[in-house]
Parts: sequence; structure tokens; C-alpha cells
Amino acid sequence: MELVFSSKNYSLEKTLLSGQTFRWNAKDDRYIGIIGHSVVEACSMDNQIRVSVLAGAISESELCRYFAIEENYDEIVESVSKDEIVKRALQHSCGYRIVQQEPFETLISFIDSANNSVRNIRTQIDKLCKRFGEKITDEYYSFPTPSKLASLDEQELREVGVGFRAKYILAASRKINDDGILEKIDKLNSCDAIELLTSLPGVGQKIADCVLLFAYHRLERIPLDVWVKRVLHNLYALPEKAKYEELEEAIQKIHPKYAGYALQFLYEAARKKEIKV
DNA sequence: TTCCAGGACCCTG
DNA sequence: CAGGGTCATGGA
Repeated sequence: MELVFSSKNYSLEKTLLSGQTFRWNAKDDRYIGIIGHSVVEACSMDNQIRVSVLAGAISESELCRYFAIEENYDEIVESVSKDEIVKRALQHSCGYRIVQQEPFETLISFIDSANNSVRNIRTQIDKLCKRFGEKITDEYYSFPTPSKLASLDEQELREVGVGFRAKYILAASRKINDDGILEKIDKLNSCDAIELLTSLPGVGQKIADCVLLFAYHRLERIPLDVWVKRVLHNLYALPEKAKYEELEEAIQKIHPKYAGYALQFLYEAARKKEIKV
């Protein structure tokens, strides 16, 4: 299996290593990651991106879906560029794509993100997979299933370093294993989806938005973390202590359709200190 | 040593 | 409702 598509406005580095995914690693100019039960390698050369499967099995349509290669990126960029602040950030963050990850992995990863650093999340999730996932090769393991995580006790989970988040990961896994919550999300509007997701322990508004944006490709969702809030305060003059809903409303008024992308472009540029916040 | 990291939760006033 | 403290862990 190999998938080839244009690398125009598609940065693997920005897309895979910037904190929406946690299981990709760069080796030289190649990126190796795990999607489902397959090990995948992506590299950019000659105006193309080549994705090849190193181990396990995954279909072409699943890869297309993951890398979101069929969405109209030009239209998105054009749309959010009407906002001069985003336009400026895009000089540094263009090529960043929102991929479409597996919902359970996304959910657990972002529960683990609470008061945590990207670096720590990566090592913790890696340990979680090696310990409780299924072996793909000697080196690579799949993300554990809900039923597997649901069967653990808190102490076992703590051993992978997730700390106080172990009880949330455990309780959320059990609830998902019992109720199949994640299969219901696609049929719901954003408001109901948020309500359902935030009913899970350890999931507040921000993490629910991460799941909707990064796993369900709801491009209007905007995870408001400390960086984005700084941007909204310093560049958009929004009140520093404004409520989540107020910030959400203000930004979706400017970007009704692609607010998620707009703020991810700002997040990218801000975190790499390419725009001042 | 102290502070912070892609927050959520709980307790107070 | 708003404002605080607390929760593990590792790096700066």
C-alpha cells in the first residue's frame, strides 16, 4: 500500500509534530507513525508526499481520510485569510493540516493532556501503547482498546506515568466501553456532542473541542488553551478572563465555518514564537 | 528551587 | 457564578 499526493501546502512537520497527534516521530526527513494497527511512513519529496505502510494493514481510503487529503485546503486558507491577523500567522503556519484521528485514541490522549506538556504526553501515550496495546512489530504497538483499558485498575495505569489522570482515563474508558458513546457523536450536532463528551470524567469543554476537531473533523470547533487565549486577548483585544463561550462566540462570528483551522494557524505561529502574543 | 505544561474538578464565598 | 486550590510528572 502506498498513497501519493501533492505536497503543495502540506507540511508533515507542522501537521504531525505540533500537538494534535502524539505518536509520530521524525527520522531524518521521514515521519513514522501508527494508524490503527499499521505502522506508516510519510515523507515529502519532489512536490509529493508519499505515504507507505511498513507493517500491518490499512486501506487507501483510511489513509486518505486520516490525512484529510480531499478537503479543499485552498478554500479554507482563502476563507480564514480574510482575517488579517490569521493571514499574518499563515506566513508561518501554512501547510498545517488537521488530520482525522481515531476517536478513542484522541479522547484518551487529550484527557492526558490536562495540565501536561506535549513532551510528557508523547512519552506517556507511548508507554500506554507498549504496555496495553497489541503488538504490530517489536517496536510498534497499537493504541489500547476501550475494553482493555476498562479492565485495568488505577495503579496499573499510573505505572505509565499519567499521574492523577489515571482515574479519568480509567473511568472514561469504562463508560465508553459500556455505552459506546463515541459511535453516537457523528449523528449529533456540535452542541449535543459537546454535552455527551463532557459527561465523561476528565473531559471539559476544551478537551471535548479537541476531540471534535481532531477526531471528527468538525472544523468549526475551537479548543481554547492557554496559548489561544493569549492570542485572543493580545491580538483580538478580547477580555483576558472572558468565559469560554464568549470567546467562542466572538471568534466564530469572524470565522463561522473554519474557526478551528483559523485558531490552529494562530496556535502554531504563537507556540513557535513567530507571532508575538 | 520554583514554575509551567494544549485542564478538570471541587470547594468557598 | 467567580475565584481559588489541587491533582503527578518532568523539564527549564
